[in-house]
This record gives sequence, structure tokens and C-alpha cells, in this order.
Amino acid sequence: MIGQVRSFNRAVTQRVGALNDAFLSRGRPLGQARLLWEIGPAGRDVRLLRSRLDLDSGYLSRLLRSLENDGLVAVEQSQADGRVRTARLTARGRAERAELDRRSDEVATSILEPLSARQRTRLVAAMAEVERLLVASTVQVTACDPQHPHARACFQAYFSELSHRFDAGFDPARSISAGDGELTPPAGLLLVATLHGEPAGCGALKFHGDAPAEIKRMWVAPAARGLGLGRRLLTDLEAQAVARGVSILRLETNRALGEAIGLYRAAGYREVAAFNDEPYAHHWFEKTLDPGPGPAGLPARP
Amino acid sequence: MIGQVRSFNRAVTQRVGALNDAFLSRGRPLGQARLLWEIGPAGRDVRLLRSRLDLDSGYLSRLLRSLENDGLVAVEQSQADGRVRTARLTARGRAERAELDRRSDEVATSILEPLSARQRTRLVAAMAEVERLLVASTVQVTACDPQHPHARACFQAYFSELSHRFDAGFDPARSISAGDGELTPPAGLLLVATLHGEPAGCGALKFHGDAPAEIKRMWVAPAARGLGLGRRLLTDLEAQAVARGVSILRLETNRALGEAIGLYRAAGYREVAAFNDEPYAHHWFEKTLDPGPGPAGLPARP
DNA sequence: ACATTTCTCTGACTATAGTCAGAGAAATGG
DNA sequence: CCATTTCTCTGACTATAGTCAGAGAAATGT
Repeated sequence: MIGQVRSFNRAVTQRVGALNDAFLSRGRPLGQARLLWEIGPAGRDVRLLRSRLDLDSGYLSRLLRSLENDGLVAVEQSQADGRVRTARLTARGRAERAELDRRSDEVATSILEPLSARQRTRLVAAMAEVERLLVASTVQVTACDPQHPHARACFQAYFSELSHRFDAGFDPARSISAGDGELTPPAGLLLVATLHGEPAGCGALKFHGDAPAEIKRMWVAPAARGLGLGRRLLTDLEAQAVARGVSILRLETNRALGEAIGLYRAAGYREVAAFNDEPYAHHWFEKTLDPGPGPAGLPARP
Repeated sequence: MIGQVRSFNRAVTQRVGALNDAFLSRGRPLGQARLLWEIGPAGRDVRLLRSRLDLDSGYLSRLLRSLENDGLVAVEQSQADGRVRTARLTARGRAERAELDRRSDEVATSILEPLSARQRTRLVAAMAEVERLLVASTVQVTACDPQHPHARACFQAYFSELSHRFDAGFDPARSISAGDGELTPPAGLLLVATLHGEPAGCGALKFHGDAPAEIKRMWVAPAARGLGLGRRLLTDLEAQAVARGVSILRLETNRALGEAIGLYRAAGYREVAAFNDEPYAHHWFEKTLDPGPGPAGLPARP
């Protein structure tokens, strides 16, 4: 498996990487080309460019200066914040960017062109699959303080989604509590998933000593669905629970959340009688955890 | 389609490319690391390194010097040719290379690790498919003089394969002729496929004025099989024939060449009565060509 | 209102990658 | 055997990418 991944890495960086660079950098240094592209047709704040391209501020400033000297870009002060500067493409800059766009199309065409219709279809399908799974593998899941902006953003999006999807709407105050303190060790635990620095999902545990622990706040951002992230959060929560000696996990959920219910069933949770009086719940689930042998080389994920 | 390819290119060069470079270049410049890797455990001639990595001779020399100064490489004169120098890894060089190897494994592991077993399997399968088809799209098919070393190499390998596979062996002199002149315009035509500069297959036409043209010398190197190259050569030969006003193509083949027979049938050739007395043939095929509309954006390939 | 922080810019560096011309030694073709 | 070619090396360059410290202007917290 590892061999195939390495072989793929080699093949792809040689063929795609080299081709890309060769085309995109015609005449213009790669750094400038990337920047030109990233500014986009609508213009973009310099600080956003800096974080997106992960460049030193001095270096970025110089790159902008050189694009400005070539008449491709105009940098002006932002109205909202006098410190912030916004880079905009000039007419020539837009033309240059369109040229880059055309070249990217050319690269793609040059890859497809030698293939038969069948091969093209298969290649495109396999590329979509690789891309999807690479994105999935880029998602990072880490323990997070409930007060962290990422956690806040997740909770807010989660509540808002529930209030749209539940027949009766959703008011967190009426639901069983899962306050910041309850989701902070040692009382509980919050896992937040991030993708490219943006929050993409969450899941939490509430411990109750020797009694079963509870799963709370399971949510995946719409943009990150279809990546198996829900399953991954659940697996990681279970691993955390096992590491803390928990032997039984419980959760309740609303009938409107079909995907979640499917996930819990597929992950080995069985439906049990109501074990609390959560007003928004229609289903209660429980799973007995396998104490497990501890970590190995590649961690076993179901 | 083109959009998916571009999206893939972006995703993969970011994720895989960046990760690769970050790991491989720890402490050592990328150029040196690549060179160290390419020298290999058995050592390699400097001129081979130059062509493989496509480096300027002065630059390569300097890179070797720096690796030599670090005690990783020893460069010595070749016995066979006093001008040629051979680079060999020292014990420390081999250790360093093993470290690079380990890091490559780490990159691969870090991609697989966050995924579930199912996802890993699917990713690896999709990677294999993308890799295979990218290789297929890297193959170049060009008209070639029959005297060119690539053509010579193909013919030799082709004859040698026939003599192994035919029950009665194979002697080109007894077979119907297809000499250099007969495969050179305007009498005929030879297409040779190359992959990374190595010959990977061939196919030829013999024209006979208004009479049907003949297909000859269809061969794909063992290393390049499974890439759809046979089909591609056949399609390109047909396109060349159409461009020269040919309306019927003919060919004969031996019963030992099962894949070829399958290819001809799948490509629309129908078996006909023997139209010549080729002693090695068991099957004769013929196809009426569609005059076709000429070139478009992405050429239509069947 | 004042200290602190944020944002961008400039100056002064360094490292890596790469190019080009030419020299010297060895092999090769006629 | 002599001219030519092949192979490698050195010296002298250039370009790209990037780092780091600090300065000045604007916003923000208290």
C-alpha cells in the first residue's frame, strides 16, 4: 500500500507538477504567476494573500511591487481599515490571468488528448476519487477548547442547522446542557476537525465517572460531507473514551438527522429505550466499547 | 472533464508535492537529495545522472562536489571509458539515502493514516488507476525513420518475440517483406511509440496506391502493455491512412498472437479469406475506413 | 489619551537553482 | 596520427525564493 502511494507521488509530481510549472511560468516567475492567480478578478486584501500563499510579508510586498511595475496590479488602501491594502488586477493583469487560465486548460488537455474516450472517462473518475480522499486525509482532528473560535463557529453552525431541520426548531436552552465546562477535561472533551485552517466539524464527550459517557455535538460542515468525516470523528471519540477507561457510550438524536442515525447504526450502536428526557430526541443509542490493544504502526480504523 | 483534471492537478501538487518536498529536503537542498537518490546503491555514471535528472553538466558537477565534501559520495573514473566518471555512495551516503527512503515512507503513511481501511483501499486503487493512465498519456507516438535506433530496437524485439511465440519460430527473410524503403514515405509509414525516451512500441503501413493498404509491425513492448497502446497505435495508423486517401486496411496475423487478434476484432476488423501467402499467418483481417471529418478540439478517439 | 497591536513596507541579507563559456583529458573516425 | 568529438570540470555569472529586523501608519483595548 505504502509502495503504491509512493509510486503515485513520484509519477504525479513528475508528470503533473513539471507540466504545470512549465506552462504556468512561461516568461513570468512562478511566484508572480501564483500571486497573480490568487488575487483573482475581484481583488483581494494583501493580508489574505499572505495567509493563503503562506508568504513572508516582506517577500509578498516585493512581489506585489514587481507586478505593479509591470502594470498588472494596482494596490490601494482599504476603506474599512486604513492599515489593510487591497490588490486589484488592472485590465492588463486580467488579460495575463486569463492567459494563465488558458494555459492551465492546455495542460489538462495535453493529459487527456492522447487517451481514448474510455480512458479519459476512467482517468477523470479516478482523479475525482483520489482528490476526494486526499482532501479527506488532509482534514485534521484535534482536541480543542470549547471557547476557541473554531469551536464557537462549529456550535453556531450546528445549532443553526438543527433549528432549520427539526420540525419544532431548536433552542439550545431547552436541550440537555453541554456547556463549555462540561466539554473540557476532565469533565468532557471536544474534538474539532479543520480543513485548510477552517473548522469542518466537531464531536464531543461528556464523562460520567463509571457510568456511560455521552456523545454530544456531532456535526460535519456541509462543505466537508462525503469525506467520511463523521465516521472519523466518531472513531476518534471512541478511542478517547477507551483511553479514559469508558466502557459504554450513549447518545440521543432527532429523527430528522437521517445520515447521523445511519452512521451510528453502521458504527455498531444499537437503539435502546430512552435513557434521558431530551425533548428534541426520538432515538437513543448505546455501544459497548472494546478496550482494545493500544496503538500500532498504522492505527487500525474500522 | 478539463475542469476535473485541473482541480486534480491543483489538489495533488499542493498536498503531495508540498509534503514530498518538505520531507525530502530536511536539512539538505532538494537538488542534492534528488541526486543522492538517483545515484542509487550501485552507483551510476555521471552522464547517466545528467540525462536522467536533465541537469547542466556544470551544475551537476558542483552538486557532486558538495556531496563529496559532505562525505556522502565518491566519484571515480570508469574503467571502460577514461572520460566517464562514476558516482558511488559511501557508507554515510547509503545511510543518508536510507533516511530519505524512510521519509518517503513517512509521507505515504501520513496520507493513509487518517483514513479508514475502506478509504485506504479505495485511495490506493484510484491512485494505481491514475498512475497507469498518466503513464499511458505520457507515451508519445510519432512517425519515425525505420533506420532510427528506436525503430531498430523495436524491430529486433518484435522479431525476437515472434520467434519465441510462433510454434515454428520466425525468420524475417521467409515472411512477406517490409523493408526500410517500404515503410518510408511515400511507399509506407512507420509510427514509433516512446515512453521516457525509450521505444515502447511500433506499427507500420505499406501503401499500394488505390488497392488496400497493409498494416505491419504492430508491436508493444512488454513494459508498456495494459496501457491501451496497441489500440492507440492502430487508431493513429488508421488516421494516417485516411489522411492519405486509403479506404481499406488489411493485415494478417499468427494464431499465437491472441491479444492482437482481440484488438483487431474490437477495432472493427473482420476476418476475411487469405489475401496473400504469408507463411506465418493464420488469420487475415480487413477494415473499411470511415473517411472522417478531420480534426477538432479534442480529437475523437474511439 | 496612550500603550499595544496589526498591517505593510523597505533595506540588507542568504541560499538554491541554474546558465554559459571554455579548458583539459580521453576516446574515436578516417 | 591527427582532427574531432565526448565527457567532466572550473570560473564567472544571473535569477528566483526566501529570511529577518525594523520603521511608520492605522486601529484597538483600557
